[in-house]
Amino acid sequence: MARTKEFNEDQALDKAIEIFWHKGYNGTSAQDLVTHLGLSRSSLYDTFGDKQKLFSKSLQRYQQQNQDAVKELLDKSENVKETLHAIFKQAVIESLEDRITKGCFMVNSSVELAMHDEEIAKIVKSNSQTMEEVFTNAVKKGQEAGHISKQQDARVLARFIFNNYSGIRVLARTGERDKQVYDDIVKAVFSLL
Amino acid sequence: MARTKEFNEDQALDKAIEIFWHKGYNGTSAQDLVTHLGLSRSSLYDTFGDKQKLFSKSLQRYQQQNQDAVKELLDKSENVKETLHAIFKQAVIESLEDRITKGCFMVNSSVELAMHDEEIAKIVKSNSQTMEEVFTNAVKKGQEAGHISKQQDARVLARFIFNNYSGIRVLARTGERDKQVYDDIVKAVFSLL
DNA sequence: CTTATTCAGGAACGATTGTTCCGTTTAATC
DNA sequence: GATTAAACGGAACAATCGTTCCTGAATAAG
Repeated sequence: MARTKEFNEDQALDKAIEIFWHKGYNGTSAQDLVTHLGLSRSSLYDTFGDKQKLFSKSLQRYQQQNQDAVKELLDKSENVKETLHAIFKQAVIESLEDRITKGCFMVNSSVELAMHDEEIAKIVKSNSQTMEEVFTNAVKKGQEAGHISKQQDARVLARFIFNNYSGIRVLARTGERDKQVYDDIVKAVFSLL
Repeated sequence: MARTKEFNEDQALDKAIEIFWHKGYNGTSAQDLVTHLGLSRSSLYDTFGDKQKLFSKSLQRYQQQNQDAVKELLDKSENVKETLHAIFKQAVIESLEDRITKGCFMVNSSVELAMHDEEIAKIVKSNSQTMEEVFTNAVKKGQEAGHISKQQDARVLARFIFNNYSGIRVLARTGERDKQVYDDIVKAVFSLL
């Protein structure tokens, strides 16, 4: 039999997420990956194929991690509006804490690659659709519980929420460090719910 | 005396905007620029310095063009809310018409470069600040005229509007072609004004 | 111990990157 | 017509790109 793998594939993927998230696809070189993942060139290519496949796997892993977290929070929640508010507050905190202002890996990848890479486009689209469903169900739940206004259709509000979430992540990527700017946006968004 | 320039520098810049907008900074090669601008390598470098300077100039030109257009529309407007609505509708139309889904050059550049290039970061920041002022003044005007709700502070609404504008441009970049998605967002946004 | 497989390290690949430089042509001024 | 400067095409640059391949060491199971 053969020698066992010395590195954990998922841990390596997490490190790939970090650097792709920070530098983008085109901005990350093969050398960057070797250095940051701590594997040799050969192991890297043997394990993940090529750069594009590694990127794709990284983005998919990121998507799943995030979706699972948000979905679980909203499923468990007894007051969806408060939970959504908490999710936004968390995004704001991350945007301000993050010294290297990474924004959102999914948003960054959409902007950089979605129109040039079909596989990435698929991931992005699947993410949007799933998030829209998650938010729509959450809003419905909140409306039935009387926590969220019924003046707007649940799907309308879900798309609206998702749009502002994207916007905030772009804002973070621009390096905005004034908490008041984020707070104002969140305030306006939740005044509608 | 010397030979006169055979190409128009601003026209060349407009073509540079096109290709940088479409492919991004890292995605655009020197050869792409030569081919698309129609100048020789030497003329290109003699005129614009290097790739980074050309990009910077392109982005600044784009910024000025857009800001001037929006500012003029809002300054002339007698019903700011309607004008803002028209601006959003236009963004939606462009997002759907645009077969190569370019999104917004400023948003794209923010996400790709703002954190890695100080000069681009400056341009992005200046754009955000100017747009915030333009929108704030517009909202104030609308509030005084009774067209826009006074329930929220003008600056809060301005930041909110700008955030949704960014979000929509990201959505366009992801290739979303369902008009209803855009319309829902716009509907929600303007129900707050 | 042998065998099989995976690791690391690094040399090397061709292709492409951004950039520079040279020689020639073109045209506007004197 | 001589001079001057700009634009041109294209060769050439070193550097870096993503990727492949080879070697040798490491470690598991038979």
